[in-house]
Amino acid sequence: MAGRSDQVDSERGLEYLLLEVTRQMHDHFERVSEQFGLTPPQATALRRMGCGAPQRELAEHMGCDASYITGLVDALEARDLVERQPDPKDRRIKQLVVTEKGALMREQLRRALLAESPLATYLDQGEKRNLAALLQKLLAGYTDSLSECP
Amino acid sequence: MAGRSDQVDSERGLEYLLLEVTRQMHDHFERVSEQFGLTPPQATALRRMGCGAPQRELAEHMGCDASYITGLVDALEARDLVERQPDPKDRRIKQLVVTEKGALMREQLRRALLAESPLATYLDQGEKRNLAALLQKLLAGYTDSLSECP
DNA sequence: TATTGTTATACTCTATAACTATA
DNA sequence: TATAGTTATAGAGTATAACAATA
Repeated sequence: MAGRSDQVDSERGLEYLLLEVTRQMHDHFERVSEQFGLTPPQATALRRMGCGAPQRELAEHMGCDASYITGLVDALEARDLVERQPDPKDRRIKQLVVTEKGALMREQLRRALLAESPLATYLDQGEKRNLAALLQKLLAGYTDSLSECP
Repeated sequence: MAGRSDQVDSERGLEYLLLEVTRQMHDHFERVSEQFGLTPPQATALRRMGCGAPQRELAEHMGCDASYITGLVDALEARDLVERQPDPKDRRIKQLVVTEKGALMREQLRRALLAESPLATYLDQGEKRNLAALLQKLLAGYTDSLSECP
């Protein structure tokens, strides 16, 4: 391993740290998803699914192609976590609705992600608040919301 | 998703923010890698390559299987960015050495990652220092360095 | 016998293009 | 004609297992 790594580390700095945290969070997310029998994109879809949003909207929200959503929703639907419902106004559209079972799993998933996160282990409350504020700034223009439930 | 989204968002909090930053950084890394004609794992490998580390060590460092390294190094070697050199002490081992061309690209890559990062755009110096300190704590036990150059 | 690297193979994630039903 | 969703297909990322050479 090492050899004058302090010098190298300080050069790499923040961008390097963020990349590493990125990897660690990705692995964390993968592990937890797996505990629920979900692939990471399936878990992401479940987490982002609203009540009655068209698939198209989920695709935009997840930043992927609409064709990919088809398979994702197929898998979620096969496990009764999500349903496709017709839109009465436009018969091309299929509205995505989380089932009761899906909503339950989503909540358990949320808790597991929180509880087992490296965050919980290594930072105290004040530090977490600081970090949250900085990340929020970083994400500036990002818009979160999918169609929300009534 | 759950109506009354201010409540939901604040519950999601930090874990959610980190996941989003994770995605954004991942996209950023992908874009920049592409500018250099590298796939993200190729870029990661180049960034993590030292002077004379066995492939096995890179595999551990990248958290992937050794068999995957073969193809990665093939691609990098085909572009004269990296060389496989025999280890005089153990003829099973191939030492990975970054070429001059590879070192140059790695430095340019580093600069591009820094310059075009969302970090540069949205945070000032003090905020970056804060963020770095928090992330460092988060990464606690993580060990960074591969064999460094002499 | 254990270890380094390679090959063959397969699975997941994802996009592009062509298609259908509807608007 | 344009849009929502589907299907077929292909490519990138990655692991597992079997293997060769060396230790």
